Amino acid sequence: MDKHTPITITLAQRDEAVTITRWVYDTLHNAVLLGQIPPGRALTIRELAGLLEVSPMPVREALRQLSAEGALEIQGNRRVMVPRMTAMKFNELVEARITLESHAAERALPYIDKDCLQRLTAIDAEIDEAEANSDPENVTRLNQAFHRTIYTAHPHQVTQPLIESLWLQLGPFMRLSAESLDEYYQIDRHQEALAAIEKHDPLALQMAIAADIRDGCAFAKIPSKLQQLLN
Amino acid sequence: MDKHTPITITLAQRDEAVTITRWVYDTLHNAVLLGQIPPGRALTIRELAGLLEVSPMPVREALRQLSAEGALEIQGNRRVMVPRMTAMKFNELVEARITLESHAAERALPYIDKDCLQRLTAIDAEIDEAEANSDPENVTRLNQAFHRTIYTAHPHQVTQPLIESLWLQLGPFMRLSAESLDEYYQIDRHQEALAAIEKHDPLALQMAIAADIRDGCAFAKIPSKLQQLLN
DNA sequence: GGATTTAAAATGTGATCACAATTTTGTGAT
DNA sequence: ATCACAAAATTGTGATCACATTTTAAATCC
Repeated sequence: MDKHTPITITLAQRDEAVTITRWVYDTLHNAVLLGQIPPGRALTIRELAGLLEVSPMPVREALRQLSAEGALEIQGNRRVMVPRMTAMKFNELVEARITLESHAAERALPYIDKDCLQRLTAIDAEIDEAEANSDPENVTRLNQAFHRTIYTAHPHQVTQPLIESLWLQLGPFMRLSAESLDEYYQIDRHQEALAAIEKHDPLALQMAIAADIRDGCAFAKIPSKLQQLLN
Repeated sequence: MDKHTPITITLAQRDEAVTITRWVYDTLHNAVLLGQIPPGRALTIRELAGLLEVSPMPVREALRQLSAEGALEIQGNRRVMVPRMTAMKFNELVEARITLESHAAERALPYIDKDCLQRLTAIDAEIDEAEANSDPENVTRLNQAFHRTIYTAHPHQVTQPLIESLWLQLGPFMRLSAESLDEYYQIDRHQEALAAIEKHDPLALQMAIAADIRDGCAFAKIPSKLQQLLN
């Protein structure tokens, strides 16, 4: 899988009045999150430039940014790829998510007002709809929006970029989660979170967030899924 | 302070067989960490290129990487600077450090062997020496090395890049800490940490790390220092 | 004098090019 | 077939250039 594996990337919407570099970044960011680029697959500047029909320069910049964010990895001698996963690393990423996101949720709780709560409820409804339609990509996207809305309620938030980095590192492997979610009864952790917010109960909110993250990554406990993770 | 404030950057050691981009990155990374670039000061590619006597290209790449790491901030319309600090943000950064580094320390503890412990003791001795010599820059550097040595003992570490990002964001303001450290009696938190490691006591280690971070940032509680922070 | 407009200088973005280092391919021997 | 090795193609790095946008300055007006 070092080369020649064809990759298909869904192009981000080309907003006018935005730099090409930014557009390339958004496109690749999404591709990584959706697992459209196989881990270990060598990425070259010129190949991506051709694929996206832009000059190599914006690709170069986007690749460096994504590498700094942990979405990509620069091999020993300047070759870039989506990092390969290991069982240990996956576990560490999940534990880091729980710690960091519990912290972010607790800090943000005092700032979640009625309006914010209403937006959260709306997102949760959309998630239910996407789940009913078996639309895993939107479930993932909306789930992230749910969490992001909570954390960024804090006006002096500093952990969101770190959390996004963890999401990026887990992203390529979460499609395995989406495939097996419905196979298991899942308690609605978002409802628990919303209830905790209404009661202004920091501990209950942390517990709900932690449980939600654990549920979302539970697929890694299934041997067959774990194997796919590492392939 | 938008422009024309002259800045002096100590150049990193120019290791042969390393890319220019990497050297520029190291140089600017250090400059930010040591507070050599005033927050809010506009940085231009060409100015830095002239200062470091390289072409604009490597500077461009380094700036983008540093921005992705939170060391620099890209203003509304493409102007880059060291982010300005606020009291609230400073507090959030410190709390994030405590949460994340406590977590990292606890995770790493089982992997800290005799050899690692010995290295930690050696670093601690160096810190005492640097403190005796009133060498704040080395105190800062060695203190980071102490923490990094603990966290990276874990072979599947994933939080170190996130921690480094927080260090970078606090870096420009830690010189204010170094100036006022000796004014207050300080309990040696590193000794507490070493003791906790020897006893394999996770909670005690977390407490020592948290206290160490708090002590190091306590200067922000002094009104006059806080004012300097925000200038 | 101080605010507003206008001209000049500087800047980021993106494209193209040269080159050394790396990777891949092609060739021949075992 | 498998491996070793040399030739060819590809790649990342870094430099330079053009241009639209922004910033800075000078000039004008109240």
